[in-house]
Amino acid sequence: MDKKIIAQILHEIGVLLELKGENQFKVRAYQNGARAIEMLNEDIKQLVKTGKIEEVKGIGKTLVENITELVTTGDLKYYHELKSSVPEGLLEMLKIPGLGPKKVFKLYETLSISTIAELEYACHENRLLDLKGFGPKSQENILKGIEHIKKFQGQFIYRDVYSQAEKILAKLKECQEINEASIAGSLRRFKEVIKDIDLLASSEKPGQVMEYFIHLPQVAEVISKGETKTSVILDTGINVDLRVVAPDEFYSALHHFTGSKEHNTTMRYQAKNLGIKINEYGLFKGEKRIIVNSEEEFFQVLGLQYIPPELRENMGEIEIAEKGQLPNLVNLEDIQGIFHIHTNFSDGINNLEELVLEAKQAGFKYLGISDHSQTAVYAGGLKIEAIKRQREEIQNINSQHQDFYVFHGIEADIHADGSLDYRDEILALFDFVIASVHSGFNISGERATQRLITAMENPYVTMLGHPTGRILLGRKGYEPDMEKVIKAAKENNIIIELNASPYRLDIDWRYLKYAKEMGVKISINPDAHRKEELYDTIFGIKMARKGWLAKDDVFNTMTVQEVRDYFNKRKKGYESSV
DNA sequence: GCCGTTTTCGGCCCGACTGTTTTCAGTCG
Repeated sequence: MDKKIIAQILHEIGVLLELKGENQFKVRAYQNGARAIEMLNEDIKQLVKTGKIEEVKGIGKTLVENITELVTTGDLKYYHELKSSVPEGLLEMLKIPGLGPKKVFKLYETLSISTIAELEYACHENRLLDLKGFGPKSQENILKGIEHIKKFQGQFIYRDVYSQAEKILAKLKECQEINEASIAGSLRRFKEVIKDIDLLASSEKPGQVMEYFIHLPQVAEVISKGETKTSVILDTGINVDLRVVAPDEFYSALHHFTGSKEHNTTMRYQAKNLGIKINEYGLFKGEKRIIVNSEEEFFQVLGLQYIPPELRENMGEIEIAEKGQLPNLVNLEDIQGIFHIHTNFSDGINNLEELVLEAKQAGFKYLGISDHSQTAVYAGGLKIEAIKRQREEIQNINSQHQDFYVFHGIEADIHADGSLDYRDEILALFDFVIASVHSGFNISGERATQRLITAMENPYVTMLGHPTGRILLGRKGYEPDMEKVIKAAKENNIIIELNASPYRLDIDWRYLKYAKEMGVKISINPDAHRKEELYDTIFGIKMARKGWLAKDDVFNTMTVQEVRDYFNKRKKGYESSV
C-alpha cells in the first residue's frame, strides 16, 4: 500500500468524522496527517519499520497506530467501522454547493436522507422548510445545485475554461473603476481540472465594479453579490467568483486567492514563526500592515524565493523556496521539436507535408511521426507495407528541408501480456517506438503495472505513451503503480511521455517530481491528430511546470542533433545485444 | 488528535457571505 492511498484514507476519515459531528480539531488532525504523509519523500514502509514515522510532524500516537496497521495488514479496522456507520451517499451530497458536513448530517438525522436522489425528492415535497437552519432559499439553492451537478458534474478541463476566463478578464480591464485585475485560483495554478473561475480585481469603488461585472453579457445568473465578493454562473455553465480589494491590498490578495488552500495554510504557519500574520488583506506585524507591491515582494518579506503559482500545491515548495533552491521551470521556448504526431497514414487528418509546414511555422525544428500499429484497426493501424511507404515519404521530405527533420516512429500497441504489436525486426526499422495501451482497460492495477513494465523491458521501446490511459472527466484509466513504472523506466532507460492533449495530460503531474528525482526523462508530446493540435504542446508545458520540471528534465528540449545521437546510441545498444 | 522552552492543558489559520435568525451557524475558499 503506497503513501497516496494511505493519505487518501486518512483524509476520508477526516471527512467521515466531520459528517458525524466530531470535534473539528480532531478532523483537522487527520487531514494534517494525510497531507504530512503525502509530502513524505521517504518510503513509508521503511519509516514504519524503523519507527521513524513517529518523528513526522503531524503524526502522533493514534495516527502512528493507524498507519502501521495500514502498512502491515493493508487495512484499517477503524476506517471500516467509520465508513459503515455513514451512508455513502452523504459524501456525494457534500458536492452540492451550500451543503457542508453539518447540514448533510442534519438532513440524514432528521429526514433520513442519504442520497442526492432522496434529497431532490424531499426538496420537491418542501420537506426542508420546517428544518431548523433551512428555509425556502436553501431548498431552492439545493435544487439548483443538484441540477448543476447532473448537467455538468461540476468540473471542466483546463482548456475549456481558460479562454472564457481570459475574455472576462479582458472585459474587467476595460472597466474604469478597476486598477488591476488577474486570474487567480486553480486556473492560475494550471490545475488540469477546474471547478470554477476565480478572478481578483482592485478598486476604490468595489460596488460599481460588482454592478459592472454582473451585467457582462456572458453572465447568465447571479448567485450572490456583496461589496467584495460576487458569484455568478456564465451561460456556459461555469461559476465565476470575483473578489475586489483595495489597490494596496492587491498583491497579497492575489497570493491569497491563487491558493492552494493547503499552500496558504502552510504559508500562515511559516509567517507565524516570523511573528507575521497573513490574511487576504495582507501581511501584519502586530497591528502594522506590511504593504507589498508585487508577489515577489510578498515572498521576500517571508524570507522566501518567489514561488510560481503552478508550484503552490503544498508539495514542499515553501521549504525549498526558503533554501532558494526552486528549479528554473521549463518554458515553451525551450521545446525544440515534438513527438507523437499522427498523419493520415492512420487516424490523423493531415498529411506529412501539411504537418511539417505547420510545425515549422510554430517554430519547431523537428517532428516525430508515430502512427498507430497494426492491431489498432479502428484507427487505421499501419501494415508492414504502409510502414515502408511512410519511410520513403519521410526520407523524401527530409531531403527537401535542410532546416527541419522528421523522425520516423510508431505508436505500438501494448498487448494484454505486455508484448508489442510488431516483431522485433519491424520495430528495429523505426527511429523511435512509443509503446501505448489502447485496449483492455479493465484490469487490476497490479496487472496494468506488469503489462507496462514488460513492454518497457522490450529493448526497441523508446518511450512509454500516456501511462494511465485516463481521459479527464471521462475515463479513469488502468491504475498502474506509477512509482514502480517510473523505477522500471529508469532501469530500462525509457522516456516517459507527458501526453499534452488537454483531455489526457497523462502522466499525471503529481508523479513528475518523482520521475525527475529518479532521473527519468519526460517527453512533452501533443498526440496530435490534426495540425492545429501541434499547439496543444502548451498544455503539456503547463503540467511539466506544475511537476517541477526544468529544461534538462524534458527530452524534447534537445536539439535535433542531440536527439539523433541519442536514438543512434540506443540502436547500437540493442543491435549489439541481439 | 497533535503539539510544546512561557505550556503535558489548552490552544489549534482566517474572513466574507448567505440564510437563517433576532445575533449567528454553516459554508466556502
